Amino acid sequence: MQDGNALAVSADEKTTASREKGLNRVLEILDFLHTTQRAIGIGDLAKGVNAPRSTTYTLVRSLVDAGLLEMAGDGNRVYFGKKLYLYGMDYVRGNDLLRRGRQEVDHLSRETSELCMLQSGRYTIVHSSPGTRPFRISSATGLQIPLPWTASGRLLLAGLERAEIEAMVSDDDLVLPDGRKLELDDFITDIAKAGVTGYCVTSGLVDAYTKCLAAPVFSAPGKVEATMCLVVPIDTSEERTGSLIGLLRDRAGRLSIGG
Amino acid sequence: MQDGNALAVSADEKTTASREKGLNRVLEILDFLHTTQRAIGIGDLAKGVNAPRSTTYTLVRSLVDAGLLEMAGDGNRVYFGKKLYLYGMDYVRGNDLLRRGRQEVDHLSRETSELCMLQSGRYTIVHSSPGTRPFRISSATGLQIPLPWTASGRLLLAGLERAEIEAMVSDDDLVLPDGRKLELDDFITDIAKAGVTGYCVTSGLVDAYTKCLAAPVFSAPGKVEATMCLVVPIDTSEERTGSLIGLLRDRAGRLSIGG
DNA sequence: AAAAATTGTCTCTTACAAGAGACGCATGTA
DNA sequence: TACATGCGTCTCTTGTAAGAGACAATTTTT
Repeated sequence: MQDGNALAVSADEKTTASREKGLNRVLEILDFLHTTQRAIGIGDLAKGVNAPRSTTYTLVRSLVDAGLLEMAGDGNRVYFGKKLYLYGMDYVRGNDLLRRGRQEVDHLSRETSELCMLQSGRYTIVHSSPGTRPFRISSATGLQIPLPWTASGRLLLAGLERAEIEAMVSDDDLVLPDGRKLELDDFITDIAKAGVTGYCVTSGLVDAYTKCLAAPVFSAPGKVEATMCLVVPIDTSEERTGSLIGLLRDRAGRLSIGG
Repeated sequence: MQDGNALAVSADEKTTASREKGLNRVLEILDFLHTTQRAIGIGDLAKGVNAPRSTTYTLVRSLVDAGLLEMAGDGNRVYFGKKLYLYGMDYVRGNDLLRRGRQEVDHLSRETSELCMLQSGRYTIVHSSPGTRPFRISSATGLQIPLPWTASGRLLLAGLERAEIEAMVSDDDLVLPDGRKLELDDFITDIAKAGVTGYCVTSGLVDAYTKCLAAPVFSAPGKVEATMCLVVPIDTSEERTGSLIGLLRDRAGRLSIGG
């Protein structure tokens, strides 16, 4: 339950004006569940995706019958179902990079490490390992973050045209969590630099006390398919940072194909 | 005007007769990809799910845009996409049983072990660990097998009414891989027995040289939510079998809630 | 106990998506 | 060269699914 009202309706809301295709509604439902990260009542779901109640009931029934969704334990709530898990595992199996990347990340170091990819224009943590420090800097799988906030973002966009980059980055994305505004030109300069050096380090972007180290994983020469990324305390020494970058580039390089 | 006679249309064919809902087509597409376990061309996909080509192109584009599917590396093939992986991970996260069950299974023993659940009326391996024997008996996640072929199947149906069981088990399901036919009554007797003893062992059902040991995981008193299962060589000694069953029941019991 | 809000189901209408099929462009093969 | 086969896009028609809304049955609030 979020606050009942006053949640500013994002101005440029693409008013789901008239009759909407069932499939699109379903896609919205899935995305909505992904953001809520919890089972939700069908009525609330209808509100959440701004769909008619009757339609939502029909669609949810189809999805539950198909196993993509499941009625959650207590009764009248729904959440993701086993079938989606199975499909997800199929994806992993079919995706050599992800399979091997998960292993690498799991064994990378005592720091929090992540495997990241582009997902519909956003930086997405597809796998993460919390590391073994006493105080972990954790991050959740599936989390999506604006590209300019991260070191990985700079690498993932390396090799793209300026126009493509502009299309992927909204103005909002350039505003950091603490309110600072990044200049698009600076960001593009960073991207170019990251592309050349083959790694990227950002300090204090997402928050004031962490530093991100990232190295690219290539699926073809010049094509950055994913990144491996370490999140470390911002006061990590130059020396250790350097050696971690070396480790990271080594591991990422081994994942690459024709990199 | 229609032709006035009875043009022989294969009447009871389960032909997706006329216009089919887009969502249903999508569900068929996903299932089809799950069975093929590989990227496939859109034309073939259309044939595979018996859908018009133009429709298939439209739907696939939607799904690719949404990230549920991805164009596979070489160019014009599609397979599951990252988004499904993320949803699948959400399912795991929301599903305490599966999360813990995976860990248990991974550390269970040197034998091939599996976590199994009912998925739309079929026995489904939701997670498996290949074990560490020199010659592994392996099985794939997501594989679906008729309930009567397995020890787990007997446990998963424990507590259901006879009518419910009959509804879930087709005649085909009662025919074992080697051609032998199980009697429904015998199967139901087995189920009752398994429900009482709290474990189940089957020998040489799926193939001639393996034995399945299974123990139930309860989500509520009397409700079997999943099973943990070991696949061992059929000549495994009585003694070792017994001790493995003990181990299995112990682990499964710890996963259970109010079991 | 009455009032208000929610849940799940059902009916009916019409806006629109599913589908047939043509088209141009690649391939492969006689 | 012609001929076939497959791919991706596009147009137009019509069968049908999305949606509005009424309903009874809860559940929650007053």
